[in-house]
Amino acid sequence: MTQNETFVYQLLCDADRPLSAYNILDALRDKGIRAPLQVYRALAKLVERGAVHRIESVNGFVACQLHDCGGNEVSIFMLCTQCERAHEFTNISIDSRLQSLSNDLGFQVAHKVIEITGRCADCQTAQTAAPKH
Amino acid sequence: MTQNETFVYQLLCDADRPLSAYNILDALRDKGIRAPLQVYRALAKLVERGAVHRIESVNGFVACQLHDCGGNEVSIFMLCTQCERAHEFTNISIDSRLQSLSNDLGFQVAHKVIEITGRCADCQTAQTAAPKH
DNA sequence: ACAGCTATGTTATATTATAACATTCCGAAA
DNA sequence: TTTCGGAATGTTATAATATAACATAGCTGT
Repeated sequence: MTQNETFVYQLLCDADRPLSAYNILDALRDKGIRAPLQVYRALAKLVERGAVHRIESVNGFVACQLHDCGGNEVSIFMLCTQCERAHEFTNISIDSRLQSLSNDLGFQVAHKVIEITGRCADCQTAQTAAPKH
Repeated sequence: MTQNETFVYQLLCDADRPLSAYNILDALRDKGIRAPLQVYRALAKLVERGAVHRIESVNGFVACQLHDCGGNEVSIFMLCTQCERAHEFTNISIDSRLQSLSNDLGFQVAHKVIEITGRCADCQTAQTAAPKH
C-alpha cells in the first residue's frame, strides 16, 4: 500500500460514515495531500482491491466492514439519512437471485450495487441522531 | 404535469438510455429551457411521482419502463456499459428479502437502489454495440 | 383586488470528477 | 553502477453534476 493509499485508508477506517473525496482531501492536507487527484487515485486503487467501497447514493467512500472484501458477493449497504452511518451486509440468497436473474437474461455482470437509504434503528429510538459509537 | 415536466418526460421516453440532466438541458434549449435548475426541478417532480428513475451508477435519469411506478417494489436496473441501455425489472422475491433484512434490523426503509452494470446479451453477441431498437 | 401558493426564470456558486502534463522514486537488467 | 522503465506523485486546469438565493409571473379562492 503506497503512502497516499495508507493515509486515505486509515482515515476511512477511523471515520464512522462515508466520506466524500473532498472530505478526505481536507482531512489530509496536513499530510501533504493537496489535490483531488491524489485522493481519487488512492481511492481507485483501494476500491479496486476491495478495501474500500464506493457508495453511489451519497457519492462517498467507506472502508470495507467485512472480510476486506476479496469476497465476491454483493455488499448491501444500509445508509441512515440521519446519523449518516453506513452498515454493510452480505446476503447469499439475495445475491444468488440477482445473479440468476442476470444469467437468465444473458447479462454479463461486472458490478452490483445494492443500497438502502432510510433511518437506522438507533436513530428511530433516539428521535435525534444516535451518538457515535 | 407542467410544461417543463412534459418536455423532460417526453425526452426521456424517447431516449433509449439514461440521460444526464445536462444532456436534457442541451436537448431542450429550443423549448426555452436554459438553466440546469429548470431541468433538475422537473426531474425532482417526475422522480417523486415515480414516472422517472434516477440511476445512481451513472448520474442519469430514465423514464419508468413499467407500470408508471406507483408500485412499491424496488426497480432493478441492468445497465450495459457498452450500448448504455438500461433495462428495468422487478423481482418480488429479491425485494421481500431485502425488506425483511431491513425489518430484522429495525431499519426504516425510505428508498432502495439495485443496479447491475455489465454487458447485455445483445452486446455480447454483437461484439460491438447492439443497434438501437 | 388581494393574499397565498405553485411554477418559472436567472445568476451565481458549490460539489464531484477527470484530463493533460511534468517530475520523482525505485527496482531490475545491462 | 549506471541506466532504463514503470509506478507513483504532484500540479494546474477544467469538465460534469447539483444546489442556493433571489426575483418574477401566473393562477386560485375569497
